[in-house]
Amino acid sequence: MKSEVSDYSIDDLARDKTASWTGVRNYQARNFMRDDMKPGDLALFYHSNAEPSGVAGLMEIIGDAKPDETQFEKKSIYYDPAASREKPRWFLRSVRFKSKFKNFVDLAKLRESAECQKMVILQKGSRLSITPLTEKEFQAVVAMGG
DNA sequence: GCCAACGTTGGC
DNA sequence: GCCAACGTTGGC
Repeated sequence: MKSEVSDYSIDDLARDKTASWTGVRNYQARNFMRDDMKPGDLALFYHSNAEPSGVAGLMEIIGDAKPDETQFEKKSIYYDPAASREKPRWFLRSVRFKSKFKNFVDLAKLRESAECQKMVILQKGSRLSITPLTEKEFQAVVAMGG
């Protein structure tokens, strides 16, 4: 799960303990988050557009998918005039801070990892802010993170 | 700041 | 349904 550091970082999550993953406005990313996660799942917290970009830590998915309230808020940058409470278009998950990696796993390290060659996030043109990964890939990243 | 690789919008 | 124009993402 990606977030820009300037927007919300692993340190912010460590401070807040839990957070709502608002602002996902891409259907494919939404579907991954809404349909393919379950409470108790672990997720990698990825810092995008950062120096360097990479995986900063671990978090846990808590609770079911819920409508993202920011889609109804006119003043929000995430406001979607086409969404209604009767028919919400965008969903979110809540997450709980798990750990901050001892060793930040930057993009270069990810690309070097034999186990991670097929990771969705590393594929050319891959831009989704929420992407799945395999158990093997997950374990490899966790190992690199220490 | 550049730009490849998308995704979305809207006229037709 | 097609597709040009436009907007966004995110590595570099």
